[in-house]
Amino acid sequence: MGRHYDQYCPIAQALSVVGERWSLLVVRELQHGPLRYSDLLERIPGCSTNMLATRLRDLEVAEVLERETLPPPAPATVYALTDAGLALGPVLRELAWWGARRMGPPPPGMTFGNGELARALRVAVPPDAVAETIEVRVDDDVARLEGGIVLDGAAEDPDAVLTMELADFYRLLVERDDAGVAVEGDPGALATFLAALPPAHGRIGPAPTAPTAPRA
Amino acid sequence: MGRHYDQYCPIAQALSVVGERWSLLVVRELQHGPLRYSDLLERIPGCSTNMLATRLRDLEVAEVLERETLPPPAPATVYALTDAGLALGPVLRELAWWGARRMGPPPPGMTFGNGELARALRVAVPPDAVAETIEVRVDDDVARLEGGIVLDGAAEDPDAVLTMELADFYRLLVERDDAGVAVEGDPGALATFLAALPPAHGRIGPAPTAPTAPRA
DNA sequence: CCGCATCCCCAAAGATACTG
DNA sequence: CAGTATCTTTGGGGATGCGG
Repeated sequence: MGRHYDQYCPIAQALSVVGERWSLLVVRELQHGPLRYSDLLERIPGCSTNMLATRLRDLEVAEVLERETLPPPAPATVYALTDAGLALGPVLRELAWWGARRMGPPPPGMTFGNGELARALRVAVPPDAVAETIEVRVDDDVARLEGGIVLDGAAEDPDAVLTMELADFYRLLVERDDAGVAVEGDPGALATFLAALPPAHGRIGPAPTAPTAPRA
Repeated sequence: MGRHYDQYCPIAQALSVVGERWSLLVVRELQHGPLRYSDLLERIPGCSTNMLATRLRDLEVAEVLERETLPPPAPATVYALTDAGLALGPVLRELAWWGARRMGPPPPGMTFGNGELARALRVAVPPDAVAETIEVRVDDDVARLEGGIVLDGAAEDPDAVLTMELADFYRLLVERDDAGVAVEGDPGALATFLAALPPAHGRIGPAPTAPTAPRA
């Protein structure tokens, strides 16, 4: 199990469970659905096999996640979040928000693709914050807010479609600057989207040393 | 500086700054105002002197906090959060909330005192969530919500006074169970208070091994 | 005393190889 | 594929020292 802090404090309690290196990155990945061991390994670069195995065991004991063995046809074991693990969503959201405000804009060549947009949106906008159906397009990636949640892929009959490039996406989220965002359909959708985001915004901390881009 | 994760991800970015052991506990303590080195040491039990010095240096480089030297009369150096450090408030709030939902009720003998109630309320209820003036009394500790923020001590002319014991305080926050809470003044104040808390509640995770109580 | 710096030890982290 | 075993390296933790 994780290191303990000798304090009767909920923050110390939380950190003793998910405060160790790699733990929250594992939870981050599983936030979008169950994954296998090898999937996790390749989605968490720099994490060694024994570290992942250790963290998975600790998090399972803490009932943050659970192992599931898929039925006989393809007998694979996957890791899925429990209710306690899913409840870390708001923590990841605030942490991502704070980190994003310290990061500079994405490096010039970088683009979204392969569901990265959906994963980014899922940690950026809280569940049930947007009632309308809004399709978002960044580079070649498409996602949608529908029924209060974020889904990968295009919408059937969206109320609005927001189209932008990755750099515009960053400025929209961090700086609340909607220049560069093209809106089709309901003109109020952009305001609705912005209202769903946390109120605090703008850069904080030192000027970025290595520019990075929003993800997962 | 903190360990790095080789990822262009805001969560990884945040964790590389405040993800190491003790870091967030230092930020937690400074949330309530500047403190000296020795004050921090005694408020963070288990943290060794060199660890605290190292973390303070790292967090200063990261511009999460800054050293301030008080004027000549009493030339002491204190540590204060920067804007970036204060922006960690929501992170601490969600983390505390998640930890509190995993903790059992406070052990029988435990009581609040010496401003612990104010510190607990400050991380429990977001700023500007309550417009009224509500005085809260737990055991012998008194705090108040006034002008949207939490202050230590009794209120001048409160709209309502909520009185309870520590165990009731825990059940009110975590279980949303207002039994045991005495309300004087505006009867709607309790509902106002509850509405200011995050929506998610109820226990998560394994049954508590060592019961703990909310703090700071 | 306050605010660290230094030294040493050990437990975790990290890299790699290997196995059911 | 899903880990375990083994080895090396690094950082956390305790004790102590030392200047202001």
